Amino acid sequence: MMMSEGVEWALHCCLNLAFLGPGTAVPGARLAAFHELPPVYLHKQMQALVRAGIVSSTPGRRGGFQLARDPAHITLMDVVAAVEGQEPAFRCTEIRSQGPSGSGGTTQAICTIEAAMRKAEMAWRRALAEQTLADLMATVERRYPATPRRISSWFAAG
Amino acid sequence: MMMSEGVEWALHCCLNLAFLGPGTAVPGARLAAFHELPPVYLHKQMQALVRAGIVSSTPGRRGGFQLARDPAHITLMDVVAAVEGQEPAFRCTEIRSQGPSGSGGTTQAICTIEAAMRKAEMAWRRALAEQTLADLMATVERRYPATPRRISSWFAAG
DNA sequence: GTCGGCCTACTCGGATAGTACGTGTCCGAGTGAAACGGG
DNA sequence: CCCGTTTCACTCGGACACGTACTATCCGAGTAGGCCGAC
Repeated sequence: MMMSEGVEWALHCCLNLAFLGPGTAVPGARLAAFHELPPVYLHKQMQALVRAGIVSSTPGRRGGFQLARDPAHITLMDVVAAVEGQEPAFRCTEIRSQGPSGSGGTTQAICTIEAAMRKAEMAWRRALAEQTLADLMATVERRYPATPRRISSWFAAG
Repeated sequence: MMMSEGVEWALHCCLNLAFLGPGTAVPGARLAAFHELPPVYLHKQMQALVRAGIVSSTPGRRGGFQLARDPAHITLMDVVAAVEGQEPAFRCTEIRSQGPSGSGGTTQAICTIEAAMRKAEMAWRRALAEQTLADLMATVERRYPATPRRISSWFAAG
């Protein structure tokens, strides 16, 4: 159960876009160069973010990507779901109703194991949904005050 | 980020073994037949459980698998970790230190994104570690009182 | 009848192919800025 | 000098190969029960 590598990239890129503020479209290639990532593959992840409505893309010569909403309204859950998909990690295939032991017609309402796993997964999703990009920005600014300036100046120097 | 199907199988099998109680070794083939699972592949998952010390295997003619400890001391986290592995789902590859923006020599202590993701994953792991096989047994007995008897009688009728 | 040895069937254990998804890549459609020419 | 047109470089968007990990499987090592024969 390994999370896609694109999740990490997408989070970093979203955070960078958040620091740059609205109104500035950053090309995918430049976004990739910032962390020396494969440009085209990062592009793919960006498309997923666009489809999810997290970032907006503007085509054309001075086009690029930028956050579609306020960082305070973008949760980590949004980003993870956009890249990884909406389906839960644990999927119950109802094997308990298979085989000679199966309850056959009288299907039991709830699979206890599924309920337990879902409970844990909900805790994970809630922890992700509680953290927004704005929270991460605040943490970075508190821990490394120089970082936001460095990011914006590097992208501005493009 | 889909969890391996073997996790579901392993959980169901562990719960069945828990209902059967200690002292009775169940062959892997019979354990698979209970839910009509591929016997050899389930066997593979069982080996992972043995390596993790969750179930003990006895070879030989009347051999089989049985729980290695009391169900109250086996958490869902143990089973999931045994099948899926110990590594966290989100792995930080430290891309922030790559590229022209990289802090270079002065590596920043903590990756904020990694910390946020790890926080969520810890919530997930904690929720799994809080639930034991004994808890699941109690839930099943309360919801479906007939199930434990059906399980033990089916396996006894082998 | 009892004991010892042997055999056989059954068990787990690790090493081996097939397949789906994540990884990496490519080229085409669309846009807007800049260059160019005419008035 | 100003305006309209054209060109073109640059952007995103979806369709196309490759590699790794999950899925599925096989056969070998080991054990213990059962059987057979001798005593």
